[in-house]
Amino acid sequence: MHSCPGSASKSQHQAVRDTLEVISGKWKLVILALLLNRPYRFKELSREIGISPRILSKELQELEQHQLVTRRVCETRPITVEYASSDHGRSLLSVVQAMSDWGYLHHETIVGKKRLDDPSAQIA
Amino acid sequence: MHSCPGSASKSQHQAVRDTLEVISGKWKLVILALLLNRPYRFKELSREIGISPRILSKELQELEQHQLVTRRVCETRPITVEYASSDHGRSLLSVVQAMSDWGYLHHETIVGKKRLDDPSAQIA
DNA sequence: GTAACCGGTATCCTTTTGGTAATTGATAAC
DNA sequence: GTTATCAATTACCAAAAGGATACCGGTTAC
Repeated sequence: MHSCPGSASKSQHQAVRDTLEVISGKWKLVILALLLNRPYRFKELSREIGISPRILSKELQELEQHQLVTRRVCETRPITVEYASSDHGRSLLSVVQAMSDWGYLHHETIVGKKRLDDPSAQIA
Repeated sequence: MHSCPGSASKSQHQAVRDTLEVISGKWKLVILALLLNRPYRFKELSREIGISPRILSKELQELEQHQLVTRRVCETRPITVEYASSDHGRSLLSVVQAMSDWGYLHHETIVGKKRLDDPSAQIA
């Protein structure tokens, strides 16, 4: 099931590392998950996921450098900028899908644990 | 294809965030990718992926807290400790699989870009 | 003029992450 | 006694990641 336990998967963990290098961090996959549905404008993204403009700008630049998203300036009033997933970005769909599926299934578990660990959790 | 563009996926990106909260960082998925094949001992993991004992210990503890891996002390001489994926950990197989598949496919692209960005790359 | 919207930067700061090296305690080999 | 292995842990430190806030230049509405 899990590919191969020996030689053919020369180093599966290396492949995972390679992928992580591109989508590392707290935001890239979250942004991509949105852009896989439809294009978003800068402020729209910022509001939707609650990320500061500085970070968002940086993340989008990195996604652009890796050719995962495209940036298009729209000559509207006022000017808006539209970000969209590229074909290359869409090739990450299975990763995003797998992660959101898992997140849905284990939401309770994760949130539950968060509460247990959370020092701000009150024992009324 | 990508679930749903409107209401039913209340917030796919939230699910992605939930998942990221558990498997974030440079190492957790790499470790898990190995443990999905077979159990590993501490030093074995350390050597295989080239990670310092301090970090490895911390990562394994976090994975254990999230019930993704199990820890078993073996009464050998000297004592060894065996880490293995739990059932819950195996539920991340599709995520690991998706990421390693993507990594394989785009290895050249990633490594290529790394070289371009790398300041230590010499222009002889 | 003033205010608001847009995309984005600049500045400052805190937190997290990751790494090295040394050490510990138990056990065994020499 | 010395050295080695194993599984960590500790102390220290550097770098990266992330966040808050203010600000900029351009445009439109009032």
